[in-house]
Amino acid sequence: MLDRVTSHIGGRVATGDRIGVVQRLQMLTTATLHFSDRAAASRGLHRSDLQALQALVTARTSGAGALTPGELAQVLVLSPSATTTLVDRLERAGHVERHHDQDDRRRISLTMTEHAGTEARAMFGPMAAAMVDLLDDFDDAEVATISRFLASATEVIIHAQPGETSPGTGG
Amino acid sequence: MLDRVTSHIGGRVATGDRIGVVQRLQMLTTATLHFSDRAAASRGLHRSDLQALQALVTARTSGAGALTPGELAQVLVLSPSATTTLVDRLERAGHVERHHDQDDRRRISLTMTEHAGTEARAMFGPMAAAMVDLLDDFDDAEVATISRFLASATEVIIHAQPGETSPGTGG
DNA sequence: GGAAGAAGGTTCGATGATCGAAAGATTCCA
DNA sequence: TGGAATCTTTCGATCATCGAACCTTCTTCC
Repeated sequence: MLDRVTSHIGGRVATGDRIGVVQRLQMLTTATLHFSDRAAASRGLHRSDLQALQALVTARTSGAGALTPGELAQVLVLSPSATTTLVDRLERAGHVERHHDQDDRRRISLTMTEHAGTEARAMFGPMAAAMVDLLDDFDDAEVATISRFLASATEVIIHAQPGETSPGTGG
Repeated sequence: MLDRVTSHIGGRVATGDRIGVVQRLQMLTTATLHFSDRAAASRGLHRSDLQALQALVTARTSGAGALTPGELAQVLVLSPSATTTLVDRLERAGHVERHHDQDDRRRISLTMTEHAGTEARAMFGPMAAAMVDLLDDFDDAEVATISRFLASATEVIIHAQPGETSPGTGG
């Protein structure tokens, strides 16, 4: 993308460096996508399976506790039926367990097994370690800058609406 | 140098901020993935279609010129047969054209249509603009830092091997 | 207390992206 | 010229995903 949009974006002039950042971001995303596929394939899983495990880990880490299939479907932007199939798969592989909620027996709470945790750590640990390692080349101020950028960029992407002409992009 | 001990990842010592960067990176990737899906869906395309168009644009921009189906398959990590189906789809949608290579008539060169370029710009332009916009909050030195980080991180992810247990990563 | 409605998950049939193997077409090398 | 190599496509099969209908459980209201 961004073939030659270089000059005017959003009515203001952007320097090449800033365009470069967007391109690098794109490359990073592509690389991450491929890494996920490799990681999943190395364990006989699918991309969605990995995303699901990630969502479960995130939910647990962030204190939200166990997810239900419905919540998982929302996070993954997946249909309820597809989510059932996915959970079946993960359960069969021993990564996840279904437990009936005691308060509301319609609900199912999904809990990760130890096995899944071990696998996840094996898959992503080395990469995370390498990532932390490379951050040694940056001082604290720089790390803070990077962190701030990543947070902002995530916000932008979450709220970005594809297909709409953005105000100021002026065609 | 490594006095700031906070937690261990893959047997390595890291400060909390650095762990946070890895997490933010993960969130960014997830957000980007969802954005891609939204963008694709808004145009009746699939994720792979979008990746393919992206690859074609990148190839053209980087001076590599037109790709062949085989090269595209390599970039997308897709089987040759799946790539044929994908190119069929894109051709049918008017995004891509097949041209026989004049030098080697076994080869097919894939060229994007004007239509595809317009669509791509409509899909990603606003997001790219917003991204450039947010970079206005960073001075040139900071942008350089971010750029350097993204480049390094991409390298790390490209070469990361999932599934290996880090054998005394201690280094 | 009982019935109607709402909410959460699962099952079923259909669609279609992807794969592996083999075939078709073209080029390179001896 | 003949055979191996390369590039792409076709064919049959697999499986993730979807939408709609269904079952169970909870909530509301009379």
